[in-house]
Amino acid sequence: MGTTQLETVPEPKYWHLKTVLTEALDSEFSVGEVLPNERDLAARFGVARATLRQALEQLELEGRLQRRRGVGTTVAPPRVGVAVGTEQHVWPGAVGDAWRPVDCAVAVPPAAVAEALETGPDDQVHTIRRSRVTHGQPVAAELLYIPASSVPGLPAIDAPSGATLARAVLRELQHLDLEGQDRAVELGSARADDAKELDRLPGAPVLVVTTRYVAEGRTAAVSVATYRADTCRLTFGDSGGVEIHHDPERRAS
Amino acid sequence: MGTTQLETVPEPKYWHLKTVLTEALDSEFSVGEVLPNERDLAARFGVARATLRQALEQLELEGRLQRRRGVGTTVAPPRVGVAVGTEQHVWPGAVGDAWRPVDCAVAVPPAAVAEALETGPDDQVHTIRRSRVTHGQPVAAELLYIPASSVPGLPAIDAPSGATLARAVLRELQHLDLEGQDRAVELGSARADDAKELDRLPGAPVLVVTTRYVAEGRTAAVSVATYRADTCRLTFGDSGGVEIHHDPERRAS
DNA sequence: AAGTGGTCTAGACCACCGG
DNA sequence: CGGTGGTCTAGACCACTTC
Repeated sequence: MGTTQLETVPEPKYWHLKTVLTEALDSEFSVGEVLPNERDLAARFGVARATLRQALEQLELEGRLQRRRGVGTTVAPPRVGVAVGTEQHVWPGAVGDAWRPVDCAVAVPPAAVAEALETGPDDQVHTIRRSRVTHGQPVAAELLYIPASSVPGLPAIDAPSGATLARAVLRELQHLDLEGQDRAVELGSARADDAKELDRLPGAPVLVVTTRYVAEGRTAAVSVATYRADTCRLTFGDSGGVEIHHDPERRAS
Repeated sequence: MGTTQLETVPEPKYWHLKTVLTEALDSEFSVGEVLPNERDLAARFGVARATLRQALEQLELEGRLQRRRGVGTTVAPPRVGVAVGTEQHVWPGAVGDAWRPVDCAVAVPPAAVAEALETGPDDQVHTIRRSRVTHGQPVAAELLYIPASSVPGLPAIDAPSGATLARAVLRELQHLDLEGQDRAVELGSARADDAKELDRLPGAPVLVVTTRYVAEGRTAAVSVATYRADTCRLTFGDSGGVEIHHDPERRAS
């Protein structure tokens, strides 16, 4: 007999819940609208709050919802496209890049970064913190690692304010000839400091973009940027962003 | 910047647990080794299983652990770098690309894809399913949408087997002049069919790579590829992958 | 059958935000 | 202050793999 095990798999409640909620979001809610609170929703669907939360978590992960402690759960706007790969071969800090220098310090980088930079495991490098804002919302936090050898012309330590120092280092970096760059994207969870900067809780899912800048045949700088995974769609490529995915009719707010 | 507001924030237990476990993984476990089961671990740390699981979930998200129902929790190998952006401007299905055609059908694409393809909301397009395997493990599942107008020379419906048909469509596609391509990366959760192909549970976190192929001034094809977020690091760029992140000393198995 | 992770419950308390 | 989401508990049962 054609034992196509069709209904052999009882769909988990939270999964079914997520489907129902997705459809409700598509048809009955507008962007920015606040949902009933979790206790009410759970009661309405006849499940425990934990189960309801499992569904909400997934929807937040997919960028459909936004939850804020003490406030409530709201319908999230479509993800913003954030250009990551358009500016082919440009140093960080060039003309009009999207980043704002926050701070600068001299510190020992993580082992993996040190390896890429070919510095000793205990060598210090310039460590610049930058932040990226789109539509008034912080979308990414970055740590830029620049060994002293990449900015030979930098005046000695008279250390102006952090951000000003950062700008000076970046300015100095432009003098090098950028030969190429590698990028990698992976999923991570926000460290405490990044989370704070991104206005999220620690552990929130982030897209980690690691960039290696190559000049004079070696790695001249390394950038580790963490983007909010819930609100961002990273765009690469020749022209503008792709407007795909996350289709359906959402009423404008 | 050392504004350490120290004891204002009681660290959540699962967060602290995650830290402890991370350190343990770095120093006391080798890749592939199986951890004690969740009930034992929870007891050992004096927390409820749900709390322990919250920590394990994060570690799995970060690619440090692999959990399989009925089997156990094992220490995951470092993420594999998967090249996504090296082959500049190449049609899918070209010479030696990493994908294996699985099936082909004619279907109405999702609304957002139809919009990009500039087909009507009810028009059917060739829909090719492909699968990508690295190191013997499935890492990605893809849906390729190709309107009939992009493969005018395709012989009429005599329909050989699915995979063979897929190859025929892809072969036909190569005749077009590829002018450019856009890519976007975002976080998603695996649909049931993708999850099955990726050997994961539905809802597992995935990196969704959407590619728009441009030829003759219009979108000739759209690809939506979902990569396992736990095991993959997507690499873009000129040369080989970046070997950064996820540093520390892991004993080889 | 035994042991694993996955789901679910019904509570409790806490941290945060707003009026 | 009241209401929200975030954390945590101690149990139960289920689905799956392995022997």
